[in-house]
Amino acid sequence: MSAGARPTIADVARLAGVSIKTVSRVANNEPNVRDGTRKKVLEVIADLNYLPNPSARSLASRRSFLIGLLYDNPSASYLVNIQDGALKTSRATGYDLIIHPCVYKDPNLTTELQMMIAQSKVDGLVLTPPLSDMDSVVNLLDELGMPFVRVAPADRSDTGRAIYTNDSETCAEMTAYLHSLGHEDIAFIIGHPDHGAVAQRFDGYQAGMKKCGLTVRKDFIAQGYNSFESGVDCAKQLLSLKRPPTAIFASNDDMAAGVIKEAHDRGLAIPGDLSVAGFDDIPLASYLWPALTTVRQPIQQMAASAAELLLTKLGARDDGEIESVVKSELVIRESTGPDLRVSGHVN
Amino acid sequence: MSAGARPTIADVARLAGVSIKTVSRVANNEPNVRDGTRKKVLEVIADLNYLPNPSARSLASRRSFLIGLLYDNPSASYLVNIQDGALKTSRATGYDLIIHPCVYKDPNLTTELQMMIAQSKVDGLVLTPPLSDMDSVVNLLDELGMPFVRVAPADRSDTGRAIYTNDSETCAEMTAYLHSLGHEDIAFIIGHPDHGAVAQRFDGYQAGMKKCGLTVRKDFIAQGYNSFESGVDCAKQLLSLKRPPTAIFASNDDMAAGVIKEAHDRGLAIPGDLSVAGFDDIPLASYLWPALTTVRQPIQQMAASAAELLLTKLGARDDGEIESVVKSELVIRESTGPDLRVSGHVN
DNA sequence: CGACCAATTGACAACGCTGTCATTTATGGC
DNA sequence: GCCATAAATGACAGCGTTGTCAATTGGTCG
Repeated sequence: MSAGARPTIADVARLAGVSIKTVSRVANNEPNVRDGTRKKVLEVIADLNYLPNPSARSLASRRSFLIGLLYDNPSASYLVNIQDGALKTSRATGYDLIIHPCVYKDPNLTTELQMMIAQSKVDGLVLTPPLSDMDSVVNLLDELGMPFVRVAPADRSDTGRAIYTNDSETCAEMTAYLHSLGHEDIAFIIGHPDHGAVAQRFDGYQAGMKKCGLTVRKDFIAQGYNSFESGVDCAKQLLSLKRPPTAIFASNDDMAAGVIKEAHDRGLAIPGDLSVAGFDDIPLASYLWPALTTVRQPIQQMAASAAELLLTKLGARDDGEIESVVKSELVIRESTGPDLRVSGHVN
Repeated sequence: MSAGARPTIADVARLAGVSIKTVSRVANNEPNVRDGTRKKVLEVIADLNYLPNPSARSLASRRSFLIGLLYDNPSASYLVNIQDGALKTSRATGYDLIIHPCVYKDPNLTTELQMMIAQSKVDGLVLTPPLSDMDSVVNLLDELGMPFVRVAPADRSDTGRAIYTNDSETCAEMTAYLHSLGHEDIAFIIGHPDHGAVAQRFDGYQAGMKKCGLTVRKDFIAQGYNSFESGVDCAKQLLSLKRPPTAIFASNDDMAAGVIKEAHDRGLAIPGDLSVAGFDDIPLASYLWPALTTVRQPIQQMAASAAELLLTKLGARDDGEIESVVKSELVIRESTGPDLRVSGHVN
């Protein structure tokens, strides 16, 4: 079955009775080929099962048909969704994806990136948080003239080069939802300050509190770092207050999981004694007991859109109209319930 | 800073006063270059910051310096560990990694793989479960003459082309550990039958039971499918027995998480009323309440070894001696404890 | 010192494609 | 039917490496 050497463009040209260049045009879907000719060539291509040699293509055209995905060790499910989304569109467009983990705090990051870019010769890059928030990276890429798209940057002014979700609005919604359950003492756990988008969720919380006519108490705000452990720490801090909150809204699910763990350890019933909400809707959210109320972030779609946008920039896709904002939505599960401490509010 | 066009091998040759071919030899670390010459060339290379053009290299040498990672939507953390491991060694050897999700049940899988191989021209492949267990895939690759390495295949006879862990032994250990806590009614949840290695954990359980002098009761064996939901289902089945088990050992953590969830819903205390153990040590395991006793599988290292093995086959690495078995180990956390129902056994 | 052999080096032709530009073939207007 | 113009096609020179093989160099031995 392994039919000897694979056919080259010359084979196709010979059999189709046209020049190599014409086959090239057909293979690249270029204009200025008569329909009849195109059809004949396509037939031979299908017949021979011809696929252009990517190395030769790259060498001649100075494009690698590779796009790179830069990330710094995010949560596993976040990463996988990002990858799936990016892969979906890139594959569909004939591009392959090179994944490249980095350490955003590495002082040599830019040097390392420059090396990586020179070595694998990607045609463009997709940046994910926290790299999408780093000026040093953005500037480097601009200097190098390397096309890129940012996923969920905090800075929303870089229009046309970024895809984000409505973090802030959804956090306001979640806050309002907690209030609608009767909660007034709603604490918030801020995310990692280097992760712009996550950190910004705090704004949504504040806006939500304001809209509900609640005041943001300073002691109800804890600074987390996106990790489960930091969630535990923040929960310890918040639940040790002489008047602890009746609801805790964490900027991400991992921290919310930490809160749940700490609450269990203290013998608090959820949501009886404490309501907990998170953000992201990672798989873990539904595995927790009780299942976590959270916000579903369309990560995969963000990545897909980011890749689309990038490929459009690279001229690999025709159309325009890529929505730069994809919407998140509340997912109500079991970890939130009425505030039983405030008598008046309950049914 | 973006110093114009990047230098080519010809530039290096000119400046070093040698032929292009000699530079090529130095760049590829080939023998038969006088030390003095080599040194001079290396200097110029460092000076110019020369990096060979991968496309040209690939075209001329018929190697892509790319290896592919094939997987079918495993758990996120499994995948991420696999990727990290594979990336670590491949990058270090100058290879890039192309990730390729597949659907192992897809009837067109082999065709699709063949396309993918032809398109991206990878030099070799790393297969992860359940693809590492599929004869159709293995045969296809053999026919195509495509080098590959299998991660954790059930079949251990394919020596030199596979990396695995001691699943079975560790499962026997875990079973013995549960017995040492006083448990005799130890149930087991079998993993997905298509995932060879996971399914084989059952053997370890059986061996462990035998070694402890316990008989395997048929009604204590449930068939799961690796998912959280199937864990819930199996737990329902096992806990509804008129004489339910005092410990449940699930073939993976996701299913164990399902068991914990169901136990909570039934008001069972863990580990007071029921001990639960899993396998994999995914991050979730420590986030659960109570934290899950499980088996830590060195996934990352398996992938790293697999990549090493593959790269050795490709002639990209010199050394030999890659351990084909990497060891798993028990991680005792809070979800397992003494069997309180059997009076005699407890302190 | 000269022959002889191995180690070192280089010339040159691929590798399979795309870009450029010249050439050929249709199309339209009168 | 003829010319001007546009569309379609092809010839050919790279793209930046590596493989092959011939040429050169250095070293050894008698």
